[in-house]
Amino acid sequence: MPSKPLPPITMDAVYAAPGYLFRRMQQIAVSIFMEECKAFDLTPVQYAALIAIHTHPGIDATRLSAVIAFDRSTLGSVIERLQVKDYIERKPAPEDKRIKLLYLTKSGAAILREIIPVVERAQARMLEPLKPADRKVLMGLLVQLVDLNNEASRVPLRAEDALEHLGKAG
Amino acid sequence: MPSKPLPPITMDAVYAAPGYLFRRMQQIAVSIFMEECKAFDLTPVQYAALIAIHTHPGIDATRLSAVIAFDRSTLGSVIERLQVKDYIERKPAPEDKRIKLLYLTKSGAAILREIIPVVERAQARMLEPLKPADRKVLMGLLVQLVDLNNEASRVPLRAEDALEHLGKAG
DNA sequence: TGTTAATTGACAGTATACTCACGATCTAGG
DNA sequence: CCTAGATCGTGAGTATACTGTCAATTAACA
Repeated sequence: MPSKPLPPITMDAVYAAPGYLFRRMQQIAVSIFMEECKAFDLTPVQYAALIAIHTHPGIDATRLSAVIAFDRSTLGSVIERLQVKDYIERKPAPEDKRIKLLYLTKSGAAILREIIPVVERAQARMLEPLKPADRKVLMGLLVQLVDLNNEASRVPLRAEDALEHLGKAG
Repeated sequence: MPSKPLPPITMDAVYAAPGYLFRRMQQIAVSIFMEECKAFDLTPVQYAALIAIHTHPGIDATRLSAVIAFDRSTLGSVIERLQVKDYIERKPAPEDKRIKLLYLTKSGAAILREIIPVVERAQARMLEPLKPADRKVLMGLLVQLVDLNNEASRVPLRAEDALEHLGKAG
């Protein structure tokens, strides 16, 4: 019989774990984003997708998923919701029948212009409780950590993929 | 007509945003957790719930949600899955017919004992790319930020709620 | 060229994570 | 005591976030 008792376990096994803190901070970040942007019917993911499509007009869904590091399957429904809201449109690619090219509509460009300053305020609010110097330190370390751990995620960021839809010579 | 063009927007509006980095880091953390723990059929959320139930035997679902800062509705299905796996059991509270008290089963205690060192390795892996000193700085700032932003989240952490199920005198 | 391999978007399935709402139950106030 | 309000678990509805798989299409290669 394994009668050896459990080692002393406290909630610190959860509260002090990096994974828990990242989850918690993500919850808080989404909450602040949604609160600031409640006048706009737009989620953080949808916002990132709009930015990426604006920055890379004519990108396809697979490359978009690489550029913002979202799962390809998830992105399908995100794109559909953005299309229903008339913020983006999908056009079939003439040279590849599998691909649908993504473009911002006028509505999409307009909402983006309006929401950007609001989002910036939300982003600032997330770090507001820290001293300005600490904010810089935290962001610096996070950028490093996310970059160095890029390959560890299921959907690594591939920012360079974004350029492939612009006539590739190679 | 609003013919004013969009201000210059680059992907840095996404990549450098705290919210995006938190989301990305959370994705990475879950990925590493699941990879390390693939021998155990347990998610990060289920793990945290098991720890909390072990630490607070006889807690009810609502208080559990406050202790680990998970949404009450979400927790319902988490609890059900843990029950199906026979890691926890629910007993009706004699003095309050609304409440169901949560307890670890022997299976639950066993899996917890086995998985804890594996989870610790996963947690270490998340920070591994950073220098040891930087890991401490990052965790310190994160703990601060999560704590100071606690009220900003939809489901604030209420660690003290955990004690209420132990005969309250007030 | 013709078969194989890879890619694209789509779908099903699972698991968080939140919203609002509902019935059952308990508690407080009059 | 008995009603008003709070609380408990639960369910529906939406949105990520991942796992697979699939058909259609394209690319690579023998």
